[in-house]
Amino acid sequence: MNQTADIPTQIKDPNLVLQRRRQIVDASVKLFVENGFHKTTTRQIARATGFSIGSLYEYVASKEDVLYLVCDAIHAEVEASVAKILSDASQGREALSEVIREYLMICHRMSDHILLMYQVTQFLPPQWKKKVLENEIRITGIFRDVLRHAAASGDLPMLDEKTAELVAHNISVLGQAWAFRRWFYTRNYSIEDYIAFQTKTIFSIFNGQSE
Amino acid sequence: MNQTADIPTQIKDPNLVLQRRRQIVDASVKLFVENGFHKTTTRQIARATGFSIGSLYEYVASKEDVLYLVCDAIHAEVEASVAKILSDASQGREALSEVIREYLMICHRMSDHILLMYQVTQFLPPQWKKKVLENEIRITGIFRDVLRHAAASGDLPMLDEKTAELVAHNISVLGQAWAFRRWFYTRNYSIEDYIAFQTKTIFSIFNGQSE
DNA sequence: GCAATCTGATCGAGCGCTCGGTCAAAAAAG
DNA sequence: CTTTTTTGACCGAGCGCTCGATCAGATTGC
Repeated sequence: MNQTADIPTQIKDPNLVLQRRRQIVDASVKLFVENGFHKTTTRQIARATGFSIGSLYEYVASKEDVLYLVCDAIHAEVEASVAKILSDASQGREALSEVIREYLMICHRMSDHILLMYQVTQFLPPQWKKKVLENEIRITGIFRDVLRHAAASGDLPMLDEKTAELVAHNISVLGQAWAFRRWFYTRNYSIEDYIAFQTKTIFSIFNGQSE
Repeated sequence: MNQTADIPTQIKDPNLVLQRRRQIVDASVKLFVENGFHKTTTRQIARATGFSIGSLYEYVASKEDVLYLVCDAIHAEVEASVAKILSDASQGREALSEVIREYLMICHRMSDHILLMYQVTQFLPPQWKKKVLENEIRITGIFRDVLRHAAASGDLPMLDEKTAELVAHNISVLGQAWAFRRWFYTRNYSIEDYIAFQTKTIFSIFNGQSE
């Protein structure tokens, strides 16, 4: 699950690696959100983390490694949050609206991070970029599964596979849109307004479905 | 309208400036789309444009200037396309579905450019960044107006202002999503599939409205 | 012949990353 | 228990290089 293991290190003690990398990620997220990836220097990262440039490179082989650690951590947090919803969720219609609500709340809470992810994915080496995109698909897949289950339990009309997948993507995208367009939305709407509207929009897809 | 005038140059002949900058933009768009803004060097830009690094800096004071010229050009193209739709469009329901279709086709045709704009806005100096965001709002405003007109002509249920604006944003966002998630969508869907689905989604919002 | 335009060698700040070295603490030896 | 040796986390000056930007001189066109 956690990709951290893929990144080589000079340090022998695995627990220390985990702890230090957590420090690195915490410091870097903050710096990247504030100044962007390119304007952040490795020295800044080291300083903010609380050790020297040399030590930084004991735990990481390149600046891109840091970027990947950051992306991985953000995804892990989003996914953990979404997974938590699922374990608590009810069945059928209820489950869907709860998942939508909680997902949009996550996007609200983590809008800085979501924005960062989008700005930054392009700078990852190809194989890691691929993993980030796979994470994206996996989260969308969760929504698709909720739709499937609700349909299977007869609580919502069955959508064909392809349509269900598009609905799932719409949920993902409209959550991220709250982060992208925060500068506009927050002038006119609360997150509750937004949740109410998008929930209604998603459910209205089902209304015309049985015709 | 065209912001080109804002950017200082050493060259006396304004027509030459226009022509050369067009060359610069054409070459740069290609390079930026392929390699991104940061990985593209000023030397590459000069070479691709067909003159020396020195000459480039006769027409432009910085690399950021090039970026702004590029954004401005893309912006102009999108705007021209959207404006063209409006002049051709019918009334009421028809107008809405036509506008959705054409807008999504623009997003399809210009997906590289839309992706580029999003990746690159963050590197613009604040006042130019602001202009890009204003443009974003203006395009969304066009959709809102189409919704208003359709409602006024009685062909669609009236939405309150705030809801109409959210619907308009959804159209904008879902168009851009086709560009962002092209890597996934194109594996499973044609742009026609996508248009059909999103059109249905938007219209279904109106179905539950009169209740 | 003089402006206007173009050229490309040259500059130098800034950055990612390296590598020889230090030192505290653990392990081994006596 | 004391001394010696080994270990490995931590350090930071500095290397190598990139790349945006400059400018003095060459070329062109009127």
